[in-house]
Amino acid sequence: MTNWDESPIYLQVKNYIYYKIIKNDYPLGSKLPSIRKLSKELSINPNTIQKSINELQQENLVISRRGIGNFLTSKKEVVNNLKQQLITKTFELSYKQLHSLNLSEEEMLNQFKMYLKQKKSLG
Amino acid sequence: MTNWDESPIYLQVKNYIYYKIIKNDYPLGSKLPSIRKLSKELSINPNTIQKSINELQQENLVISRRGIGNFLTSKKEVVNNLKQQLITKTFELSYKQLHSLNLSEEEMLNQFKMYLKQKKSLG
Amino acid sequence: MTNWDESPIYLQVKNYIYYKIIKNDYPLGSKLPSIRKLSKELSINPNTIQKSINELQQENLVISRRGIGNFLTSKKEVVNNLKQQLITKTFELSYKQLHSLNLSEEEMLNQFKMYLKQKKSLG
Amino acid sequence: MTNWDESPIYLQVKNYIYYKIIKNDYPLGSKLPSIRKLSKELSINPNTIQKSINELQQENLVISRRGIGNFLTSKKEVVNNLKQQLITKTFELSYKQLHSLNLSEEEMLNQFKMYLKQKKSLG
DNA sequence: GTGGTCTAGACCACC
DNA sequence: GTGGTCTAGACCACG
Repeated sequence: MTNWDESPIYLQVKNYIYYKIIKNDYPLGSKLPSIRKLSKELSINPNTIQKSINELQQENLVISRRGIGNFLTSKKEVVNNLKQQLITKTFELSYKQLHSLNLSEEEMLNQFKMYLKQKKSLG
Repeated sequence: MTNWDESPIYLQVKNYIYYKIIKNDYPLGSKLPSIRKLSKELSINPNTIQKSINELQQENLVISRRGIGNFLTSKKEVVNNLKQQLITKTFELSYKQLHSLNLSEEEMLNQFKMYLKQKKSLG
Repeated sequence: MTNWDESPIYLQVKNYIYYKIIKNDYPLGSKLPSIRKLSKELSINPNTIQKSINELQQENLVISRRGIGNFLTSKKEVVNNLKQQLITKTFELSYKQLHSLNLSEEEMLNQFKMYLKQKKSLG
Repeated sequence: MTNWDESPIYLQVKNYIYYKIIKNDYPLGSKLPSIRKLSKELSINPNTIQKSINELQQENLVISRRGIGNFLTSKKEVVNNLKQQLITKTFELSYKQLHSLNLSEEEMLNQFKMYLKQKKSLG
């Protein structure tokens, strides 16, 4: 499970599931692993997983059926937009931060190019 | 004070001060506004301001002289690098997130261009 | 089968049967479809159907004869009152909710008229 | 605290707060009682209260400030629409139920009038 | 003091 | 077996 920052565990779990969905590990409308299973798999308390699932439900990504399981939505659009939404959300934050440092949009782009170049050269 | 996300107030205060330094509102070695003054200016609890200052101190950006006040470091290098450091830190996070979405570096760059373009067109 | 809210499936099944009875799809004293048949018809687990039937039995609407099948009661009064009972039950809940919002009975009526009017105009 | 049905406690708490807001017990932008206080007041576990507040936050009714407290939104529109929304939500459910019983809209209205009349005479 | 997260463990309704 | 709720108690970050 990718642990970007020190964000709360339940958010990390959400990201973990987002990632799985984007990788198509959970096809449209398919059943997700049960909460107890995820709980063991990630060694995280079931309540915490539950909280993550709750939020995914409110985002219309997941449908829960009591006594049966949690299912990925079968609405194509929702899933298809997910990746782009996550990307945009990422840039949104960067933009705000760079903007407040007085960077113009050209400068942002140049700086990003430089960053990637440097990243590459360092390996 | 820019309120990016819902990050803790003491971090927002740090950013506020970073920004002032980069804009050269506080020249090298100059005295920062007193905690009480900042507190009133931003209508934030003095304890919170104090915490921000403490961290800036640990980052060697600010030097506190008991009974006199808080001063911006007079070391040029530290201040000069500040802006670039903040930029890099910003990209660092974006990179990690985009990488976990399986974006190649070319794709990151293209997506960022698209994002900026869209931003521009929307105004 | 109408899926009103996210109420438990066994309640939805009960409503489905109520509806059939009221529409006179199951005449007085007639045999209901077998649990297996209902199960296939609605693609719902037989255990769940069984639970619904059990409750209908306790409400004296349905009589089960072991090895033969489930039958609608042949008592006219019971069936005749069913529709009115369901209506009253519906209003009972609404009334409580609206009452707790401090609506007078006139206001309830007016609000309901408005609601229906709006519903009509929206199609 | 009004206990309509046997809905989960955290929903009952939400309704309790809705009701308080509508009664103007919590003016626009004012501080709500702290979670621990509500917890004692209603003798409900703080975590359960927290869950209620979380949802109110997602509905843009409440703004939480860590270390300070929970505040009613200061957006007039949101609060003003609350009562009407709750009323509409109530009728929405009734309508669906009555509709599935094959009642026309005129019949619904007549039945509601009758219900209220009877209520009055018994009350 | 405040809100927020997490765990452990229990219990329930549902299928 | 499944999801969902609730409690008790702990801990953290924040002001």
